[in-house]
Amino acid sequence: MKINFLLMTTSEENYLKVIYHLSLVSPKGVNTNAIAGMLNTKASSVTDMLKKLSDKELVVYQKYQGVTLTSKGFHLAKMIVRKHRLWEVFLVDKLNFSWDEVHDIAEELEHIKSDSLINKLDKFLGFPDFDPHGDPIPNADGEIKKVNKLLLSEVELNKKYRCIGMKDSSSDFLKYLDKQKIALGSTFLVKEKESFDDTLLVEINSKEITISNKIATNLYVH
Amino acid sequence: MKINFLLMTTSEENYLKVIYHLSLVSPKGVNTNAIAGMLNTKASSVTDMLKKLSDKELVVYQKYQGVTLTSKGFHLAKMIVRKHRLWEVFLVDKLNFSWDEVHDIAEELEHIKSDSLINKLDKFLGFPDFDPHGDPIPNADGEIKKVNKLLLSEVELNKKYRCIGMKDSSSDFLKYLDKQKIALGSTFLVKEKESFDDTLLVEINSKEITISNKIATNLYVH
DNA sequence: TTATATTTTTAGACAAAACTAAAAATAAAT
DNA sequence: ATTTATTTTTAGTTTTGTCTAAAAATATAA
Repeated sequence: MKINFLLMTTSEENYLKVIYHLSLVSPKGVNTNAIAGMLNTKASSVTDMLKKLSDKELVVYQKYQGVTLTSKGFHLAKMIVRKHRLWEVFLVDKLNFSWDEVHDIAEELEHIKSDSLINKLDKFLGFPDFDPHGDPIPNADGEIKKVNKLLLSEVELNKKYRCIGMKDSSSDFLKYLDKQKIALGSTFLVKEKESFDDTLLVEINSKEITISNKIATNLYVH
Repeated sequence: MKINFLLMTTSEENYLKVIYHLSLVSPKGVNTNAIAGMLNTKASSVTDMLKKLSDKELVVYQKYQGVTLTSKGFHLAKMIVRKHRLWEVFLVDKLNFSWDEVHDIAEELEHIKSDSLINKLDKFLGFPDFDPHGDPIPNADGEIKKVNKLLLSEVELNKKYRCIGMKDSSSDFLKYLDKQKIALGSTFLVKEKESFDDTLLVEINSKEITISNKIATNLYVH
């Protein structure tokens, strides 16, 4: 898809991105208050911005009816998400940041305006399909590779899964994973599930360990 | 030097950087109009900003007397230059941009706020001392490695020099260099200088070629 | 040195993006 | 079906960084 030249401000891009994320959950229309909540701003500010985005034909907006993205807005939003996630890969893979440190920096980097920059970065990183949190990275055309992203707590017994991301990225959780030698790419095989407290007996690195339900509901596998 | 926490806007940073560059040429004080010229803005806007930077104690400013950087402002300006030049190295060395494409992108990247980002980037790039144009990169403490940066047209005969940068970075000039297999790091040995038109007979890559004065005044060597 | 030109500053205005407070529309509850 | 509560929008300010036009200061030249 070819987008006619649009000069977007950082603020406009942030609104667009938030509307994108929220519309994945509520595709019928995103509420003003929900947007305000995500952006730590006031509903009145959101209303103002929705009018502006509507003038640019990036969203469909009618008073009191919530907003949806136009195809133009949808594509643009995916390009911002693409940039965010590629920069996260760069920060983790190349600069040795850990997952929980990269979000805020990527939040700034995602607004750098240069298609050739982001496409060269993509190539430099080896065209990754997923970011360090396991979220999919849209390609240059906006296509997204879907994966059955499951929580470890939801998987079938005696089947192999690979760790593709984590829901929580607090430093406590990261420390725990480090201690257990669990990392992105680790292979899991769930041997038993304790029906009482949902504790799992898991084979990982050819060693058996028990994993609590709390941990299992924070690990994405595939 | 420890700088007390200062939230700088992109605009403030751009002014600071321009004042830095101009004060290297006119250390007695930088004119309002000179700053306006560099930033494509109006003198009145510059006056406004100088008051703001003065309130933050980043510049010494007195009406009609031009402006100089305080040590705080000087250090901050060098940190911006540091970021700009490190990003340029990244773009050229890692993403395969050519020298003439990187300036505008680095102009955006230099405003990303994260000390750990820039220091990890520095490490990732191998702590380079110079950017792709041959300009020195201040280290994390603001120290700058000086080099006798000479033009090829000014060097002594029969001494070895290494190409460390180019003054011009038009695509025509780059194409010429490419054809002659001249690149950053190439070794020069000037064997003869034609006194009539200052054409040089140069040994490069163990081949002898003649280089016009126009070319020689656009190549920095060391 | 006085007149002229240039530079710089002030004053007032504007656009973007936020805010507060009050009004209007919609949704929920009795 | 009203009343009450919630959500959303309007109206009017604020801040940042810019602008224009006019005034003031400095520099240049006759």
